[in-house]
Amino acid sequence: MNNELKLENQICFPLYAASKEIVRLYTPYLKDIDLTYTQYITMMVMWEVKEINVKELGNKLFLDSGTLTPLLKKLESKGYVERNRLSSDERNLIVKVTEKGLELQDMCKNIPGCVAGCVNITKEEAENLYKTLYKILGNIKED
Amino acid sequence: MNNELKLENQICFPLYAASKEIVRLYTPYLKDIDLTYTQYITMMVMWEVKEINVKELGNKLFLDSGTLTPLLKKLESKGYVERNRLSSDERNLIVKVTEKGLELQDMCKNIPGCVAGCVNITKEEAENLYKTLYKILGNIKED
DNA sequence: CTTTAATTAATTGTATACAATCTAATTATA
DNA sequence: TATAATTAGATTGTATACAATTAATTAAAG
Repeated sequence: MNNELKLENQICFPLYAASKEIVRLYTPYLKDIDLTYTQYITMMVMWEVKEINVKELGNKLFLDSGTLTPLLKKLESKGYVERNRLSSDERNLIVKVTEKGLELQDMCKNIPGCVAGCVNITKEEAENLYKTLYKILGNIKED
Repeated sequence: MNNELKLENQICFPLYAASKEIVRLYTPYLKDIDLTYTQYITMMVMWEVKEINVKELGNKLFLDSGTLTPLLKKLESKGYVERNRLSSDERNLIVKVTEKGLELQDMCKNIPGCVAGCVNITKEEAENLYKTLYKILGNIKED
């Protein structure tokens, strides 16, 4: 048996599974405020930058317009963002957080702590995990 | 600004993004043999166990029947697995790898190495990553 | 100044994911 | 043993993801 093709020897599989499981931990908290996980991380960017075009938003979130276009329309329909073309370059769609969108942030402030409480790893493990994951992301992005 | 709600301070986000990016690295290799990533990890289990019911397969893959049922039907239509009810308990659907499914393994043997070559982390980083991710998965599964 | 190239979103098509519900089969229990 | 509870998959509905293509706009080249 080829050991390299055993599921337990893959690094990608626990990454894939852990990612899904942690996203799932967010679900009940996010349901209270009618956000999905992807909508939540999108709002996280919006709280920070207030306004951004789809391209740059996609770079930050590692998502393309195929995912973002319908998602942003949904956030717009909920009143959390506005979508407008940039007059100086009509190709760009500028997403801008609304007052109502900003108010969401306050309702989310306890969520990271709640989820972190469900994931019992040490501070050191978390820091190393963080570093390695960003190293991976950096490697790939340069391609 | 609440620093806990900054995207860059989340542990879940790089996990989510890195998982997707690595899955994306597999895509071109898997396309050659007409498998998706999820189908690939499913076949990985099948190569190991030869035969398993949907419930246990789901436990191994962290996937439920909503995902697995259509996926297994697709693998069946490609001729890589067979699906049959267990006669002693008709609730159980037994998935069994076919000859053709086993032959796939040989065509996949270089894939892990190819993908690993695209992810430039040290052996030590990979080992720590592996441990931490399984620790997270273990924590969550106990709930 | 016009034709071509490049850029940005949107669209289309396929494949997950997962919660919630449903159905059939089996087990437990009164 | 009749019925309730449990279990295993399948189904339904919603929301991603992403490759590939298209459309509209802008920039660049000749």
